[in-house]
Parts: sequence; structure tokens; C-alpha cells
Amino acid sequence: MGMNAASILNGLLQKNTRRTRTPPTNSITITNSIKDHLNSGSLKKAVSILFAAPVPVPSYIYARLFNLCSSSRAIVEARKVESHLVTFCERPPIFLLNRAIEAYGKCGCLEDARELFEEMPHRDGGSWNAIINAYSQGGCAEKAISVFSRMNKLGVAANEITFASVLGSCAVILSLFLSRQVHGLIIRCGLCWNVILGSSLVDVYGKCRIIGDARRMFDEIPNPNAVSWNVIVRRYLEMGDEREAITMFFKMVEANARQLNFTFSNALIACSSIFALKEGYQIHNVAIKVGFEEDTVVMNSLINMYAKCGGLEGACRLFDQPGSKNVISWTSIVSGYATSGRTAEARELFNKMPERSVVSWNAMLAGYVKFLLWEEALDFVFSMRKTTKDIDHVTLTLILNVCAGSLDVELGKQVHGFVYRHGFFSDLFVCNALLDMYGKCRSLRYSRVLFFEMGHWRDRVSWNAFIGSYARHHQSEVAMEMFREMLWETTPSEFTFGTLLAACANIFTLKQGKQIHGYMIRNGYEIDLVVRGALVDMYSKCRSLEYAIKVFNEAVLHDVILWNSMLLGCAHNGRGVDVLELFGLMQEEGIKADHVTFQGILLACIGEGFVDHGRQYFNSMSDKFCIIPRLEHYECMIELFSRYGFIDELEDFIKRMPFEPTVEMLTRVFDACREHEHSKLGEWAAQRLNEFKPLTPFQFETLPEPDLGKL
DNA sequence: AAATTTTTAC
Repeated sequence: MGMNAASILNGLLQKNTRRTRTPPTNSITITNSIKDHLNSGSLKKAVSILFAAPVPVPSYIYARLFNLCSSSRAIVEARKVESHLVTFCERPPIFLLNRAIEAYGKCGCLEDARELFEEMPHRDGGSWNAIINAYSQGGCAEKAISVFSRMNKLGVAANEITFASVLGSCAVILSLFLSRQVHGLIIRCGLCWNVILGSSLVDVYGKCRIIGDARRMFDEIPNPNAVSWNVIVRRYLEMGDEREAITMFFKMVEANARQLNFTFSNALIACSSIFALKEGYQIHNVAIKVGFEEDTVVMNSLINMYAKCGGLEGACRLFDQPGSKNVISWTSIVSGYATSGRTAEARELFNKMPERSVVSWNAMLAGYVKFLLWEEALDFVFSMRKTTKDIDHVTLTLILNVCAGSLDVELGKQVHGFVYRHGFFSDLFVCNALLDMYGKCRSLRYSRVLFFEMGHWRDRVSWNAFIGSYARHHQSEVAMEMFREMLWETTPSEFTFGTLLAACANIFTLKQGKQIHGYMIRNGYEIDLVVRGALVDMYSKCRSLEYAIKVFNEAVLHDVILWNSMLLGCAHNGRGVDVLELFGLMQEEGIKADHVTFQGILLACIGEGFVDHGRQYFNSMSDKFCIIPRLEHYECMIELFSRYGFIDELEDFIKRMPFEPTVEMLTRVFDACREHEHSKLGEWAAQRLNEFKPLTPFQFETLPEPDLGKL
């Protein structure tokens, strides 16, 4: 302890001076020589000349030396200058020692800074500022604050520099209590008109998520500068109030304040996340007007905004401008195509990328995942693992989504192992994706183990995933019990209610479903379209069609999903005529039917025996509604013809299908033929059934080995 | 003399 480089050098210096009685060197010559080196920026030479001279130099030379040490982060030189100073100046001026503390702080040597500060026989306010700032800049917010409180106890007056550092530290530890106290002190010192302190207060209140106070502080700043505006825009964005972030940006334009490129990117992020294409376009115009269209950050943010807000053409136009192509803009473009479902084009662009980062791979993969293209996604993961060893928490989350979507619990377990081995276990997003995967793969055992292993750093999403796995196992009582358990720890979200209601719908427990509905009303939860759909579904599956209709009618807005819930609800309750009537109303409202709508309609036709109608509706799908009938629609038609004995039509239908009939279809046809005594078609079906060989189960091991564990 | 924000792509 205490034998740092400075003190060793100190000792050497003293020995040196004692032994060799060098004649007093001309101090002016030395000073001039050091000045020359300082002017040409060669710090090392300046310091070595100083170090060789056993005489003090004027204070301003030491000051310049320390400043250069600070800006070039030269710790060795800083130590040499300090040791020279304390050796040859009997009582070094305090302000020079303050410079030394600053230099140590800037070099990140907080221990040197602290030691010097503690050893100083006399300190002034600047010494306190220097050490507090060193701590606050060096990432030791708590230490900065504790030195500040020591300073206060000793009655040393703080100034704006002190407060700026302290507020910076408050913003790191997110202490609202402390921030308010410092705010009080600032007011008492009459410093609240200082722009920097004002902006810092906006910053710290915003970071503590007291956005109202942040805004009040902002409004009190007499002349907000570029940083002040940037902070308020950024804080609104982080609060999720994108509208206000954009509004503040335009206010800034009105106020003629100078923009920073970051302010543009913050405002554009706000536009992206609420799909505000029009506002984004206006911001683009501002960027052109103030000459920011060359700035890479602004350019990339603009490309990203257009790509996200559905203005892909605009994004491409910017992208095609010379000098606009880099990894980030490439990735934005690929992501724009991928997330809008144009995966083939996205992939083509992706393949053309001159350079890719892990984010580029993730963007492409996210596209496959979003559009449920599990096979493509899996192939893509394999080539990703072959091409690069880059992988991050986002990749892992996406791979887990693929596992969940394709119900591949084996691959999921491999990923789980990878997560353990590579230190991703502390990532809540990854762990929640693991929980979700086990839940969707119906691996309740693994879900439970993981959920309890996660202990108390789980969040609301973890609970939702966990409750979801019980719901999927039709254990709605346990799901409800877990819900009550959840309330001790966190607050539920709309997603929770959707999950619980689906669980109730699956096992037809009206009582619990009503409890959840009641809980939501009592606690003032907004019933959004998803939850409303789940409620309609639950009530109708629990045979409370009247409630279902009531919930349906209470909606201000009916989207196609809500209509579908209602249609299917009626269909499941044997109210086929109502289904067809509702379908008419739905079209009057101008809602475009989708494939689920037609499933409801066809089910209604089956229930009512409307064979003609069924046939017409089925044909209208592709003729009028541009919906390609899916497997389930073909199944409905086969059921319709089979149940009502339309065997000739059945034969015609099944033999003209654009794909091979499934085992289930053939079995149904076979049964229908037996019932309606139609041996010809029955024999045909029986023969086709015999051709089916037992399926070999999908083996992950036989695929090219990705071995997620080895990299 | 010194200090505040921000770091764009999943």
C-alpha cells in the first residue's frame, strides 16, 4: 500500500538530486523547452525534460502539463508530473493538485485521485469538485455522492460544477429522494437558472420516470439548449410517450433551437414505434432544411423509420443514394422487408449484404419467425451457425420461438444447455423465451423446474408464460391458483387475462371465467380487442351465449378477430342461422372476412344442414374473397357432404382437391360410404388408407448437426 | 478552468 508508481519515482528523484549535485540548471531554458514540446503536443518529451530537471517550473507549466495528461489519458506522465510537483515545490498551490486529481480521474485511476485528495493538507472547493467529478465520471456514483455528503457536513460550499456531477450520479443510481434534495440545494443556492443544471434535473427526473416533474423543470429553463431539448425528447421516448416526444421535437424546431443528430434519431425512433409515417416525413424535411441529410446517424434513422412505417420505397430511395449504404442501413432495409412479410426479397437482399452483423442475422430470422416459417427459420439458423460464431440473446430468443412454433422441444433443450454454458441464464428475455418454449411444447415439468430456478428475478412475462403452460394443459384450476400467487409479486397484464380466459374456455369453467372478467372490471383494466375476443370465446364455449353477445356488443370497434370469435361462438352453440346473419352484418360494417370467418360459416352450414349454402360459400372464398381454402375448410366440406349423404358430390370433391386427402378425411369418407351404402367410393378410400405407412418420427439427430453447444 | 444529454439496425 502506498508504494504506487508516483512514490517510487519520488524516492528515485530525491536520491538522484542528493547524489549528483547537478549545477542549478537554467530554469527559464527548461521552461521554454517544455513549452515548445507542449505546443507541438509531445507530452512524453515535455515530461521527460521536466523529470530530468531538479528545479520547480512555473505553476502554469504544471497546469498545462496536467491538462494535457487529462486529455490524452496519460497516467504515467500524470504521476511523473505530480511527483515532480510535490518534490520540488515546498507548498504546491491547491489548484495544481486539483488539476492532478482531475488528471487521475480522467485516466480512470480513481485510487490515485483518492489518495492525493486524502493527503492534501489544505483543500478548496475545487478539490472537492475534482474528486466528486472523478468518481461520477469513473462510474462510482455512490462514492461521488458520499463525498458530496461529507463535503456538506464540513460546510464546504457547493457550486454549479459540484451539482452537475452529483446530479449525474443521482441519475445513475436513480435516487429520486436524493435528486429532490439536491434540487432543493440548487434552488437555495440560486442556481436553478443554470441551463446545465436545469437539463440535468430534467434528465434525472425523467430517468426516475417522474416525467411530469421533468417536463416542469424543462419548462422552467429560460433558454433550453440543444442538450436540454435532446434530453426531454429522449425521456418522453423512454416513457413510451412517443406522441409527446415527437411534439417536443417539433416545438424545438419552432423554437429555432439547434438540433443534434441524436435528437433526430430519437424523434425518428418515436415515429417508428407508433408508425407515424407522416411525422417522420416532416422530420425528414427538417433534416434536409438544417443540412443533416449527410449525417450517418440521421440517415440511418430515416431509413429505419421509413422501413418500419411501411414506407419501404422511401427507405430504398434513401438507401440507394450514394454513401448511404452501411451495415446498419442494410440491416434496416432487410428488416423492413422481412417484417412486412416479403421474406423472399428480404433474403435476397440479405444474401447480397457486403457485411453482416449479428443484428442483420437476427433481423432476417425475426422475419421468418414473425410469419411462422419454421422450416425456413431452422435452415437459416443452421447456416447462421455455420457462417458465424456471432450469437446473442436476441438470436437465442428467436431460436426458442422457432422451437416453440415447431414444437421441437429437443432442439429447445439444446438451446437451454447453450444458455447455461454461455452465461445467458441471467438474461430475463432468454429465460422467458425458454419458459414460453417449454409451455408451448407442453413440457410442464421443465417449465416448473425453470420457473422456480429463476427465483425472484422473474417478471410478469415469466408468470404469463408459466400460467400459460398450465392453461395449455387444461389445468385451469392450477392456472387460477398461480394467478393468485402472481398477484403477490407483480401486476397482471391483458396477456395474463387472455391466457386465463382461454384456459377457462378450454375446460368450460364459467365460474372461473366470470371471476376473471369481474377482476378486470373491478381493477379498471381496459378490455382490449384480444381480451374481448377471449371473453366472447370463453362465454360462448361455456354455453353462455347471451353473455358472449353482450360482451361483443359492448365493443366500440369490431375487428375481424372479434367477429370471428362471435361467429364461431354461435356456430359452437348450434346457432347456425345466427352465424349467417352475423356474417351479413359483418359485411355491412365493411369488415373483410378471413379464413377463420369461413370456418365459422362452414361449421354453421354443417350444423344446419345447408349443403347448398355451404358449397356456395366455399366457392365464394376464392372467387369473391380471395382466400385460399385451407385444410380445415376442405375438412368442413367433406364433413358436410358426408353427414348429409351427398356421396356423388363428396367423390367429386375429394378427387379434385389440390392435395392428397389426409388419413382423417379418408376415414370420414369411408365411414360415410358405409353409412350411406356406397361401396365404390368406400373401397377407393379404404385402398388409399392402406397406402399410408406409419410415419417415421421427426429426428433432429439426422439433420446436419448444428451443435449449439460447441461454439 | 471546470459540467449536463445522446451512440442509429433485431
